[in-house]
Amino acid sequence: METRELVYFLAVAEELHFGRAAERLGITQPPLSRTILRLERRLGVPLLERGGRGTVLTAAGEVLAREGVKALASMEAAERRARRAGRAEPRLVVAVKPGGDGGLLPAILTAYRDEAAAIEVKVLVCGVAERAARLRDGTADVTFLHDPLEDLTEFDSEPLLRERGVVALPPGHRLAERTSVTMADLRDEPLARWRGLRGPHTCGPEVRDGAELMQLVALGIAVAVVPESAAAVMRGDLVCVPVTDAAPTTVVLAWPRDTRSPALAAFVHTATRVATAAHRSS
Amino acid sequence: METRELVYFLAVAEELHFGRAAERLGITQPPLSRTILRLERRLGVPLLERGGRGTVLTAAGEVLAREGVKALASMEAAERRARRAGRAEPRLVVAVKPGGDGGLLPAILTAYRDEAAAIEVKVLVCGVAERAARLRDGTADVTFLHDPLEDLTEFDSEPLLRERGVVALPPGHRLAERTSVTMADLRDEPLARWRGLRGPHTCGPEVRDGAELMQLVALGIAVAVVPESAAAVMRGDLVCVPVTDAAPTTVVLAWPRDTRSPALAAFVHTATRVATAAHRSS
DNA sequence: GCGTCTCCATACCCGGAGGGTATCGGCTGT
DNA sequence: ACAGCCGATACCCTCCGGGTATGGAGACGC
Repeated sequence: METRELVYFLAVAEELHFGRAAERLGITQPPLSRTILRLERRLGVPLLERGGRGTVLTAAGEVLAREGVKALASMEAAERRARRAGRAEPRLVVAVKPGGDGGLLPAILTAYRDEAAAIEVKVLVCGVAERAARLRDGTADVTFLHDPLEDLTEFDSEPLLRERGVVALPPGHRLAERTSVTMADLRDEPLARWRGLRGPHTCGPEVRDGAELMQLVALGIAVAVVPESAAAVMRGDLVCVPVTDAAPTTVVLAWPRDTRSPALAAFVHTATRVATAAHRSS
Repeated sequence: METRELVYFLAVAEELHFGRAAERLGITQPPLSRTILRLERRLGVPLLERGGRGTVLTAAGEVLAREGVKALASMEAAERRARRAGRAEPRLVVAVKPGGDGGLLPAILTAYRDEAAAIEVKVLVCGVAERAARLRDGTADVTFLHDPLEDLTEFDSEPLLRERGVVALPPGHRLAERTSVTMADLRDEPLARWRGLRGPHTCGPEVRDGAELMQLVALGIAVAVVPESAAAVMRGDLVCVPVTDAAPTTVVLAWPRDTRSPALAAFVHTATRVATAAHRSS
């Protein structure tokens, strides 16, 4: 199966309409029809049920649509990584969510840049779900993830920092003056959930980023349990109170499986060294 | 990047010789050269250093060779899965190593076939390393793996059966009459290792399959610690003795991540039910 | 140091695949 | 029954993939 055939099929599978798919692909409808027909002949299975009103996917079509996007992403990642590896000056791209580094990144960067084998490091600030996507597509080499909240199974990873939870509250909140709270105290509170992260809470609004979360907390619409390091980047008009029995999270460094890059290995090594040093001194 | 371009590049990357690569691909050398040159132009990076005597990969070439095989496998798996999904009668392919099912497969098959939603099940008997490969390439839907010994991270899995270890010994062995042994008793024995499996032991010969292992044990060249269920399929001329402190292994059912197949889900469900029932009755 | 050999690139030709326009055929909804 | 929409087919043209013949550069031998 050629890449182009797969791209064409995925366009049709999404649009369920040859005309619109062709338009999106920048070609006309007949060559698209022909390509899909030949693909079906070569696979030996029909992928689409053509009806008078649009088309629907067959079982085989469903499978190819699902597996095909993965395969295509893999092809594009291979291409992107090769391109990056060939660029004149190699550099390491670290994807990080604002406040998602457990406060370690400045110290890690400082320590890493002192290493003999260090190469240029670029920090790519991006959203919650975007970090994993950037690792997958080869745009970034390494990122910080939070252990029980995010899926680590598709990456290699190294734990850096174990953190307890704190709850972010608006200033006048009934719990804002407490020195610590428990999850039971928060049972009736609208606990915010992060979009794209798994969390135990299902009540409360869903947020996309830290700014939205802080805005909702400031307005009294939500409260949020966050790792203690996130308290440092919290807006000054919010209050953070330790939650004694919140499930602890671990900040981990994650990178694509089977990466063989001396620069990345050195970065990971430095990061764990910095993290354990920071842990002991605290 | 087109699939064909990648296939061509991978051939050159393996052979490090355009002529031989072309021969392997069933084409002549000039079109291959042209295709690789165009690929390099499009990627914007050189992939090969041409010298008077063969060629070597550049850094970018190394990366593309490594990532490319994964991408190509992904493409081929997508194609194969789509093909299988479209076949008239859907069936479930279970890859199993002889003796690798913990003795559960017959009961699982019987129970599954009684289910209303059951489809035809084909059992594909194959080698140790082959099982994971068949899952990856879409030839099989599900297999049995052994938990600490094999890498489960690339699959979804469900534990079925926790097993203690037994050691397989030749009849006249000094430990053959014992009712149980410890790992300390085996310290000086040539413990066989499975090729492709991670195990704690590094001494002793490496075996590819159970027949080879049993042959070596029968000859007194090796002894082997195996899960207790494997004792049932052991040659009659060998002796199995429980090892009280061998690391227990867990037989797990494994299948490709993110599979959405009702038939597979039913099979997994049945298998866990059968396994827990078998466990309780024993 | 020169010839020779090896190996990849280039030149050129041919057939077929990919893309375009025009049009047909079938299902649908009114 | 008819109009309209949508995918398939027919036909043409261009360009790409593959072939043969040959050039050119580095490596090895004498």
